[in-house]
Amino acid sequence: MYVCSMYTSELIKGTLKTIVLTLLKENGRMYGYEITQRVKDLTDGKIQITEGALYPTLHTLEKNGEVGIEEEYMGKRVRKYYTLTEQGQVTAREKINEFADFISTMKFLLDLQPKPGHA
Amino acid sequence: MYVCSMYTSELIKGTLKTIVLTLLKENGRMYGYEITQRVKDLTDGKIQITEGALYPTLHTLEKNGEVGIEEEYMGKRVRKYYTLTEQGQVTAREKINEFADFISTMKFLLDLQPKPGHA
DNA sequence: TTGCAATACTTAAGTTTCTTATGTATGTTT
DNA sequence: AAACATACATAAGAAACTTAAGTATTGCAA
Repeated sequence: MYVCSMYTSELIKGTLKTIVLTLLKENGRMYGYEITQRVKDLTDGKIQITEGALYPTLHTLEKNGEVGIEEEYMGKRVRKYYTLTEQGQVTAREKINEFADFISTMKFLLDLQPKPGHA
Repeated sequence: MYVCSMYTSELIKGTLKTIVLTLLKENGRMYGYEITQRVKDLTDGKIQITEGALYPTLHTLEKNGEVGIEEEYMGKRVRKYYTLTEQGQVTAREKINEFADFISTMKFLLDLQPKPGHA
């Protein structure tokens, strides 16, 4: 079994939006810092989303109408909670399906598994 | 079942070296154009490696000592056949294992599958 | 026989997406 | 009170790809 503390960053590229949209779909609403910690916990530290990558991505998702924001103050400190819009839910499904199909294709290509079905 | 003609390019980023090294591992030796066609055929056109991406990657792999070159002339037209060096074979194995581990982690994170084993 | 498509390689410019680094500010723990 | 964690923002740079243009040979069809 292959063991590593963290993936080369190349692999994670292109999956950030998919991860964020999926977590929001599963958890209803989350704030940015929470997302970084959740991903770190769920993956035993193998995937660590940096804030420099996450926050700009969240801003882009908002501009594109995929997520909405609610600000909440915990004492004096602001938290920005993000929730999927209807469009965001559609995009989340699409991204997840696309990724599932992609890894199926890659598994076949890398000879890790029989050819995926065409059904 | 999700159907698409081609993946958004983001997903493919970071997997190109893995694909190239794996194909060379499986096929012994290949030339650049052959790699692009093989990937297109094997994936029913879902993954199309552009020459602008492939050739620089091959040059980098050569600089890093992962692959060796043999030039052959088919008539007047040159073909550059690439083969894995010993180091390239090690890297190929590592890349494949890393990718397999990555998709296992991602499947869990995207709730597509139970948590991967730690064995 | 000419013109188009396929084969086969190269490389430069531009874009996207991430990393690295820095900045601001509050809350908690030792 | 120092250090660490929480919580956001953003700018500069790097990496990996796309797009595009170029060179040249070969094969096929009209």
